[in-house]
Amino acid sequence: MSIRQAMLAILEQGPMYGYQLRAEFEQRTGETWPLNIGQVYTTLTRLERDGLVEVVGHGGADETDEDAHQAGSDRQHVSYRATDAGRGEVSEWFATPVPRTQPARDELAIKLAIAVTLPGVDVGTIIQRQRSATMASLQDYTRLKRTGRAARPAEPADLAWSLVLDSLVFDAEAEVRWLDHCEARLRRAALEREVVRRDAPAATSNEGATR
Amino acid sequence: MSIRQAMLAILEQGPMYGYQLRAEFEQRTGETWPLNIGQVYTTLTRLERDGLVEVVGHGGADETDEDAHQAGSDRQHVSYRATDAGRGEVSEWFATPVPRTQPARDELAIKLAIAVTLPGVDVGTIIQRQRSATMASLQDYTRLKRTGRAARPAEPADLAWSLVLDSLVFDAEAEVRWLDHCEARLRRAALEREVVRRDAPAATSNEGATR
DNA sequence: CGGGTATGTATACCACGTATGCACCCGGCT
DNA sequence: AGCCGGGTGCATACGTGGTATACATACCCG
Repeated sequence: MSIRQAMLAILEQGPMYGYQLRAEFEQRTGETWPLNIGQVYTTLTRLERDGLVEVVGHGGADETDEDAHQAGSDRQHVSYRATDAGRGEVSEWFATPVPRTQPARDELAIKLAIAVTLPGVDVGTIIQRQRSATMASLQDYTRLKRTGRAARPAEPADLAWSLVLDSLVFDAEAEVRWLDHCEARLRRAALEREVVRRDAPAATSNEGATR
Repeated sequence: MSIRQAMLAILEQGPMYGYQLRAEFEQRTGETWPLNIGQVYTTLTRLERDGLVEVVGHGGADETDEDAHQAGSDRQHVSYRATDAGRGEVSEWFATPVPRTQPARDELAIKLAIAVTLPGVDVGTIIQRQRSATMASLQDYTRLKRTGRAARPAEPADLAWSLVLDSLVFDAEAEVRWLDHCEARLRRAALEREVVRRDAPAATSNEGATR
């Protein structure tokens, strides 16, 4: 849902056609979230359907010749422009924070949540492998921060990409912290199970029999 | 993509029908990611199409529940069971870490990245509003941790939901940290622009004219 | 007994995301 | 010159995620 808003917001800068729009987006987010060109066009048509953008004309240079130039001998760039309603949407998007009431599905959290409830799954190994992978990504990010064009941001787009990169770092760090936290809690839970089993051997039924 | 895997993994516990599957999923993730029942059935038919699950029969009920209503001989519950291929998929899912090479789109990061490149957008206010909203969510999470059934996890599903809750907390904390970080960087960038403007007033062109 | 609620299945519909094909332009190569 | 590869630009098909809705039965309760 954010691609739609982002494209609309970028259109505030002025009329653009599809390819241009993608380039502007990717310039701000680096290679983090490559935008498929197909989605750009489908999103543009949906935005047009909803009255948030309108076609400004073909041949994005200066003159709009309305009569049918023949058989594509002409440049056929379809440029779009934000309407008033579109600009309203953008300002509202910026005004309201992104809601955490229904957070995006976190595949890792789902995976671990399922894993700890299934018998015969080695959760410790899953956590360790994930931790290694995430640490590797962290290294990639810090290398990018040193060497990429975000290292010394010269123009706003570089600053934007640099902030996105920081976001990835913060997120990965939080993931590592959470993984360690899970490991500790699982170890503690195993210990408590052990104590319970020793104290009241007949009452334990935590293996199998999920209900 | 993770719902499909999660449902398949839950089916490792034994044959289930759609409604049951959703209940099992939501028991592990609390009210975090409510699973629409429609998606359960479409996903099940896709899994069947791909040979990962198979229909085990109608009115199955092989599990002898204590509270079983005995009348259901001709009940039309369509139960599904994981095939060997399905079990292979699950073990592979658990064996490979979730990739960070193409991280999930972060609406907040996209939003800020666009905002800092547009003229006339008050990024400071956006950051402050978002920070307040995220802090409020954090309070909700900690209250849930104290009062909900995840407070003292008795069975594996409670532990899972508790871990998911922790994941939300860690993620929100990282978001707050990143927001503060962004604020600091933007303030610093503004200061540097100020210095540049004072030193070489003619050379500044950071307002407008994005290209 | 009649309606409200919970359980349970199924389908339509739209948005997101990716792959692929088509058309045009330009510039190098032989 | 002709050809060909690559870059640019547009469009469509297809699979998946996600939601709403229709439909049916069981149970409860006044």
